[in-house]
Amino acid sequence: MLVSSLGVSQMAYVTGRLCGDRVAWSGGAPSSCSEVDLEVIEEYLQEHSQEVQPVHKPASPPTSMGQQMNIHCHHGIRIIENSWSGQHPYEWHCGSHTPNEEYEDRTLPPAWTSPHDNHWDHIPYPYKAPANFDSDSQSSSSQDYQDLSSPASEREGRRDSLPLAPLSGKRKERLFQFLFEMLQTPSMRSCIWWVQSSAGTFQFSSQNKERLAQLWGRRKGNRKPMTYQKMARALRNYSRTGEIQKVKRKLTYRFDEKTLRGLQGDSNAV
DNA sequence: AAAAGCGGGATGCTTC
DNA sequence: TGAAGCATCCCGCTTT
Repeated sequence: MLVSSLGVSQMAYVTGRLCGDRVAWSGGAPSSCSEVDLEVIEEYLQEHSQEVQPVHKPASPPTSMGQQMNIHCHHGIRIIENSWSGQHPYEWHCGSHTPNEEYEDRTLPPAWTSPHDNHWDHIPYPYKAPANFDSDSQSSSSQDYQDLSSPASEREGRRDSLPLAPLSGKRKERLFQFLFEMLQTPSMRSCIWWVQSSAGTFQFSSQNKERLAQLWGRRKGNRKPMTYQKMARALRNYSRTGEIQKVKRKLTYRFDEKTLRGLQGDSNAV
């Protein structure tokens, strides 16, 4: 599907335009920019589906994580190119004046390893988050679920074979990848946001979670509209594999350390 | 009591 | 063609 190959880049661009670059980034729980007009996004995607090409730059040698990050400015727009060698290379358009310092300070690449490269198995463990990563412990109760992870030993067998295994063909984008994208997309903070990014803990907006689910459904090219309920069920399936754990807090989940590491890309090890 | 959220079995789809 | 992995559907239970 072309739409899925377009990825979040254009969507982020559109949503950024829809919400304006003057979204109130107070740093607290996002509540503004709730008008993420899916119809407009879809229109945009359809209009550009024939012209937008992936930002893949095969000429550049891949990093050890199978990805490349190119950050440059274009007409005042900060563009972060994630030329992931997989099927979802994205171009990230952020406002030149990033309103939330989390996105400004963090060098976190909005990237994950290519499913075609079996690099996840080389990810060092345990994971230590970059020092500059945890900048948004907005919730005073974030400590409450600092240690809510299920025993790693229960998942170890599975973790050794994370689903981003080398594949010869194309592989569909997975839900946790999509969510990570959304978490890196400033304009989506009305739908989903980091509770404690260093711990990989994130939360859905009670009001806008359905919007996010709809986006996921469209991204997948579903005929039936996706709902949060269904999306949450898929999230719960991740608890079996350990990729995402449910946090004992409403609408809150947490990326497994290894999953988070893989999503971030091991910038330190490059 | 009602709505929202969660848990899990069953089933369908895609990929290998 | 079958197996495996993953997503989706659906229903009941729990929590707020």
